[in-house]
Amino acid sequence: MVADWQPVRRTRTFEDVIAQIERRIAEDGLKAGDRLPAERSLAEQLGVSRSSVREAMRVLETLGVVSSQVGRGPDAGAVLTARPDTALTDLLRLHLGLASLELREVIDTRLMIERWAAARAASAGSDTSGLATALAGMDAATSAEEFVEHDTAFHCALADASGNRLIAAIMRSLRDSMRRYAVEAVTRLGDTSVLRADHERILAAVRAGDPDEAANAVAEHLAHAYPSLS
Amino acid sequence: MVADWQPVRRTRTFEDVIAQIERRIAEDGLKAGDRLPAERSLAEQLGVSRSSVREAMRVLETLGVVSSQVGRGPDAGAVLTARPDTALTDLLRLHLGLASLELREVIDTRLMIERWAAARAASAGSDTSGLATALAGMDAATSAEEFVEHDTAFHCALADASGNRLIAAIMRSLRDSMRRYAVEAVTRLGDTSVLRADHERILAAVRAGDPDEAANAVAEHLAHAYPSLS
DNA sequence: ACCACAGTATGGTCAGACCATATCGAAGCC
DNA sequence: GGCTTCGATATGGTCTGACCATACTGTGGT
Repeated sequence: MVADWQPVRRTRTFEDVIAQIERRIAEDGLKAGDRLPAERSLAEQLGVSRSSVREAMRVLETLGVVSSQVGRGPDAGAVLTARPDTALTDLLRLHLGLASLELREVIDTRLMIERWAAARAASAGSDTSGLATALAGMDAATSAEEFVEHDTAFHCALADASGNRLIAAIMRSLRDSMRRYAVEAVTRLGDTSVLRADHERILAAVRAGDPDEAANAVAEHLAHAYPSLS
Repeated sequence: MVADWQPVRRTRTFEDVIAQIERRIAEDGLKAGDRLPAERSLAEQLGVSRSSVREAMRVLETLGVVSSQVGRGPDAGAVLTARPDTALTDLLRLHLGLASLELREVIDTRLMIERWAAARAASAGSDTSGLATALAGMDAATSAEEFVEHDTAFHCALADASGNRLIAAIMRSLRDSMRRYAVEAVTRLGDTSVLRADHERILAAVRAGDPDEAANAVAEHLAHAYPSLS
């Protein structure tokens, strides 16, 4: 018995690579749009194999930090991006599939976010053109899928109007990962006129700059859409 | 000119592998704790190279869906997990570093979540022992770092008490990614007695089952901790 | 019953090859 | 001069096969 060895979570090579890249981002002040060195040259610089660099890239890509293009030229290679929402979407979708999260929890979260976003959008007097466009799209929809498409756009536009990109990203991910259930809900409901009235009420409240009314309108809207969970 | 080729987002091999694994999880009803086939045998089954399987594994690991152990035996290999929060933490940390998210947005989000969680915990009459423990830890703390450690535990316990695991996971990630700023804030503040009073007020409101008071107490607490952002 | 040790399945890493793609650049043509 | 054409080249994507470190498994000896 040497000692009580701490379970020294050994660090794998690709984790080092991630840390190095992260450090370089911080030190060099890199931002979205900037290019990273090519995989082969990164591997050489860091003294590791290309496989390890690639695994690091997969992780960063998964987290929405880089995006890889093949080919040659200024746009090729690994480019820094800023897409937190795609990562969040994958994460929620997988964990809903794994049943490590329940639909109820996702919808509760959505209600919380959407009340906040609506109130914030109303008090900020944000641009409402995106909301109106989505509303028109819903009117023109000829199927539940199409309706949900524009419904999603409406709610994401609401989140965008709040001016908080993190909230908007979470909203987008919640909607994307719930798309299947949303289509089911609309199909079950059949008549979408009550939803249309809700949307108009939300839009009117935001335009009027009435945060409380906007939040309440959103809450009642979600209760209409998912009656079984209220 | 053949036609106006749609940019057929080609699917990479490792993405197929992810989809296959995801399908298997859904079809076989796999859940956290179950084992996935070994990398080599997965590669053979799917007719791809081990590299591609490994890249898929890195992605799934990043999303908190699997965890890999070396060695041999029942616990070795890729095991399904359910850790959405580690993935969220990495995501927020990287995007804060990339400046694709501003601290202001993170703190606003935290305020939204924490108000909701406090209100929910109060109305649900949840267990408050975790909160009390964290409070005692803060009293015993001898450094800003240690104080923040228990402060984080307090706020995470509050989120846990809300009963929503997604909210709790987001809360944990927000706190982890903000740790640096929290230590700065406490150091700048110097005296933590006002924070202690806030915490006790929150705890009392939750115990009394008063959602509105709990939410207000949390809001004022955050205003005290980050006066520059209110 | 216990212990020591070889066997083996696992993930981790590496080197090197080849492919598909997209740009760049020079040569040739008008 | 401006245009097209086509080869050179740099990039990510994939595969193969090897070797290492780790940790359990089973066997054989005590």
